[in-house]
Amino acid sequence: MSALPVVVLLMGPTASGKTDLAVALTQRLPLDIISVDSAMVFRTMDIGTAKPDAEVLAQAPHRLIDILDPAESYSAARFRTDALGEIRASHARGRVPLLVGGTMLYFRALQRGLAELPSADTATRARIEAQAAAVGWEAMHARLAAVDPVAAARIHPNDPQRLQRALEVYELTGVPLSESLARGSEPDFPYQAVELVIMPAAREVLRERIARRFQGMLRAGFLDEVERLYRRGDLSPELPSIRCVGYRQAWAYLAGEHDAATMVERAVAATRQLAKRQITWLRQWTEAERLDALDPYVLECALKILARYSIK
RNA sequence: GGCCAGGUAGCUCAGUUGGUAGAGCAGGGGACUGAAAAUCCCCGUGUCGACGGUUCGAUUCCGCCCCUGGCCA
Repeated sequence: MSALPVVVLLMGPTASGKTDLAVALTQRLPLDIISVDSAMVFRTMDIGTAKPDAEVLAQAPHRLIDILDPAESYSAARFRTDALGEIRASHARGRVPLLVGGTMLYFRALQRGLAELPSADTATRARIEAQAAAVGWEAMHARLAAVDPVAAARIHPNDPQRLQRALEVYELTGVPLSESLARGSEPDFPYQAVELVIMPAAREVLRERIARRFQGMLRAGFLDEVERLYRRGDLSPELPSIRCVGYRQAWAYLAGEHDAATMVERAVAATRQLAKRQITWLRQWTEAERLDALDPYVLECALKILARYSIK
């Protein structure tokens, strides 16, 4: 076994029971929970992101939740920096970091590193946006093809988000995005990762859980939570926070775009689709230990696995 | 009971002047490097309500029946 310090990665689609398992594990072992979740980073977005409640958090503190106002945006790069900091801090306390979440890009960025690229630049993005509004994304794709044919070949003309990013990187650095990516990244992940994936064996079970959980969120006051955001006046549906599953649909409902039944239907469908994408990502972690969310002995299974890495 | 409008993909519907049909949504698969709970790509056979009739051929025309709305009794 390697001499590198251990970190535990607990991954799974939404509504798979990650948080419950993580909290249970912290009660048995000296683990520090570090959230890997692009939605839980937002303050005041508690119910819809399925954040653990105050009592649970008091018992099992989560790092990297409630670190941003919903008007701000986060990024995979910032997550990586933040997470590495938290991992170091945890080890310094003589404990073991337990990274839990469903944002698979963050897990990958953490483990494999990111290329050296400029961070998002509001002014540049606005300029590209304006150009696209004038000439269309098809034409923007052609422009990218002229300066970065490799990236253009990989990015579909209908994918404005990636087109914008590729154009932004070129504008900011004068170097094609594809070139910077090809240069690779310094992984800089000097840890031994114990990878765990938890989800129900049957997709149908996950679907039921998702529907039931959304009903529970509504009962817990989810709409009031969104209405508070809606009434702030400084937020909009273009923000990463308001684009989160559930929030986006509730926002449209509050704006009078559709009725409550439609909102529920769309929110639940969007959550299912999120789960599907997460599951697609998860198939990449071929070495991970798979845990069945429905197994009454999941906790014991997880403990047994962790014991192998002498976490105790 | 009468009249009218419908019964087509899991859902909402389009369509075929007769040659067995296609969109959106849902669903499935995939991509993914500073927005990622985001942004995209690919995937459409279903007794065209049932039964008869006309026809070389009916989901399409005709008849009858069943079901669902609406109106009138």
